[in-house]
Amino acid sequence: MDTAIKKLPDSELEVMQAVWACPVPVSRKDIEEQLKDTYEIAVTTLLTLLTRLADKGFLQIEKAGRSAQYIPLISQQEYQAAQSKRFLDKVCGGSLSAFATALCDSGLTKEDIAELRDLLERGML
Amino acid sequence: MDTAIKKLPDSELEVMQAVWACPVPVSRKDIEEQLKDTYEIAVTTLLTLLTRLADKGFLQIEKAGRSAQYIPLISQQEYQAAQSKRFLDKVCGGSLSAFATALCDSGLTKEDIAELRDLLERGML
DNA sequence: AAAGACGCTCTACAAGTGTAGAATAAAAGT
DNA sequence: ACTTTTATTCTACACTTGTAGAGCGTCTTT
Repeated sequence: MDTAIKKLPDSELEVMQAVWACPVPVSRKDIEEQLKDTYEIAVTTLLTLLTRLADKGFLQIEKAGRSAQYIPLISQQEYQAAQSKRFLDKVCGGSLSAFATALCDSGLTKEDIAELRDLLERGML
Repeated sequence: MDTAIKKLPDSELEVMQAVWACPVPVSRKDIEEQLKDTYEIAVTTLLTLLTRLADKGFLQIEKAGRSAQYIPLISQQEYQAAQSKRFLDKVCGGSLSAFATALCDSGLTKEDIAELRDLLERGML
């Protein structure tokens, strides 16, 4: 369909994660601050990515004079849920057992797995 | 690093999934057979994708006369494990609780979650 | 051995992604 | 008002991805 949440390319996701980490409304400075340890890019690059994210419906650009504010239109939770589904379907072929095996082989410790099981139990309620 | 398993683009993954589904060594015909219900593409397109997969180290092309055989060099399990890790890190920021929430919100039923918990318990051993 | 069928590689091209300089517009300082 | 600073948009370009036709060898069949 058309309302489906698109998968973001790496660099756009990186920026979107930074946006989600800031209290709304978000300024470009906020985003730069968030990114500075993880992802070094030129200011114009960042702005290009923000424009593309807006084109894709991930955020809204509210401009005031020389500056602008960026408002996320899709929540991190929504995105993560959509991508989880996508991952299970496309990468694991919809198989829960393949998925479980993948998780166990992915470098998670026994403790991580135990914690995940626990979290899933709570989330189930 | 350099030995890390790369994330495949959608079309290449589609083909790779078909390769994994066939007994080794795999012929182009086998792959076409596997794909025919899911992914309609021109033969040359398929061959292009196979070449790209070989370039990326995902498979080896063994040619014999006019024909060729395709041998996977990375297993489906390895790929799934690598991508699970990638997903947890990049999409969920390494947070197990975000990951658990995402799974619960992704359309999985209570039963699915219960089954997944069960599978994780077994896999843990 | 010539003709046809078959299978692969080369070439191609549009759209998407990663990256950023040049140009432009607006606010602030003098 | 003029200059400097600052924030954004335009333009640009290389690389990747999705897709497939044209061309070129290689079997097969007369």
